[in-house]
Amino acid sequence: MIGQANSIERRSGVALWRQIADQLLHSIAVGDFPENAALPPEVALAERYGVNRHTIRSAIAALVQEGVLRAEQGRGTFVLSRRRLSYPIGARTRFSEGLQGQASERHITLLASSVEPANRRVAESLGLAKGVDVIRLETRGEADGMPVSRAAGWFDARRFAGIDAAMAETGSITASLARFGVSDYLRQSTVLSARHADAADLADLDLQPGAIVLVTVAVNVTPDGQPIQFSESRFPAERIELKLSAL
Amino acid sequence: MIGQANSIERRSGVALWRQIADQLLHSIAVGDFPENAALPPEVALAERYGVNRHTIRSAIAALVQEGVLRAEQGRGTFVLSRRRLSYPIGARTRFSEGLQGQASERHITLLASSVEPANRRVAESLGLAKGVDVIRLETRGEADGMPVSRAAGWFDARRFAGIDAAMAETGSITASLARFGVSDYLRQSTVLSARHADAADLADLDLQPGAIVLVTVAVNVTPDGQPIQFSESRFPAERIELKLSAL
DNA sequence: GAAATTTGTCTATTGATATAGACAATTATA
DNA sequence: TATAATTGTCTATATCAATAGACAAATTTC
Repeated sequence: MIGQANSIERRSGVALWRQIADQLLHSIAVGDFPENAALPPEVALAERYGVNRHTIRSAIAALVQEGVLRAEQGRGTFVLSRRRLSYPIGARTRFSEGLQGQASERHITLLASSVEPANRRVAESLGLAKGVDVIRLETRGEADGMPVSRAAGWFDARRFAGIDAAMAETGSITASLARFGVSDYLRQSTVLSARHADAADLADLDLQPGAIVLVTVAVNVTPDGQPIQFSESRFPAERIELKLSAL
Repeated sequence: MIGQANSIERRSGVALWRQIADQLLHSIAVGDFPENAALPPEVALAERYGVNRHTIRSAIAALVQEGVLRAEQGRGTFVLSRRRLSYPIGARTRFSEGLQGQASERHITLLASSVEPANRRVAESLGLAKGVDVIRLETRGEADGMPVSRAAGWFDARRFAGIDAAMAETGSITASLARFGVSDYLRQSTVLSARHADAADLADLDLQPGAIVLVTVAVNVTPDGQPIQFSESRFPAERIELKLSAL
């Protein structure tokens, strides 16, 4: 954080306990409260934020629920592991490789697939006519059992017919594309935004209401510039940061 | 958006009217409701979100307050301009150039400057010893009179003594660095995250409580790899998207 | 063992959020 | 001009969020 104002807004449509929970989460992520350290006692936090102790307790309860804190009667409240994974985005963005070294177990699950007519956005990105059939793959990425991404990918249905089966079998976009003669692909463009998690995000990513998701909209192309995949991915901001590298 | 669930969460610590306001904002940004188009009538929206009409009215009132919507009795509620600027991030990220063509007027204001001992993060990034003096520049970027970024930049105080004055005079980081013999610089690394705007963000960026900010932490280096600037920038997610390019 | 510190639970009260219904005011349309 | 559609205002009620205070339960410290 910059100015470290540590202040909160009333009548904002966001409950005080949630604002405080968010700030604590941020303080922890930034390292103000290291792993296993004790948080200041509830009374001290209440004074610092200018709220009632019960409001602090609500914020802490939410973070305990999220698995960020552990409260022990008589001892204090302690910080559990809250390391954010750093997901590299660059010319060769690959899920599993990207998190190598940060999580021992990582995989992608195919949640659903469908064939649908391309909407304007998908069609333009893939260089197809609007309305042409495309295959949509809905996937979730997990690292050490924790959901870290939720993505939708669109592919030309004629060129990549059966990629859904390949994906289900291999659990890898890269491997699936390889079956269709795509030995290599590059990230052509990435546009980034952020918003509140909606109900679908909450369910898919196992988040608590009020969480924030990072959203990337990207196009992958073959080395000779032919677009093969359009995707929209969502990352829980509390678990992932995006590290931009050579692109 | 992906599944387009358009649903909301109760008892989440985020008021329903704010969740709905956020979703409407997103729908508008994505183009579901084009500029000058009429929103569905309040009764229809109430049914669609499964809430009372008064709750919809609260959400709309907030967006009217933010200047996103205009309500006219007897006619309907209409979308005002809600174009998000696209801020390019790449090897040569420069504020003014980046928004060229998207905003006719754009400039950086120096809000404050100070000399302080480098903390661990700044010291490591700049290759200095912890505690060495660094200059901190607090700036705000504006496009067409609207705040679009709020940044803190840190520089080695010995090498760049007086850069605060240069910044105040030129209104440009690039021009200021040029005075110290830095004719060119590159973006070495960028780490990206998102969080709720805190009180300082709300004031600096003229945001409404509950808004989301994109946060970039970056290091700029000279062409031969010498780090010269460490920075942390915040962008209002409702006004800016980040477009990642060759980095 | 006693005291101090800290989290856990309970009751009560106030203000913000959300629902429900009715009707007024304005605009567009038949 | 009448009717329908839409936003604006008002009252009433229920639930959630936040404050306030008191005391219990567990742990650490002296």
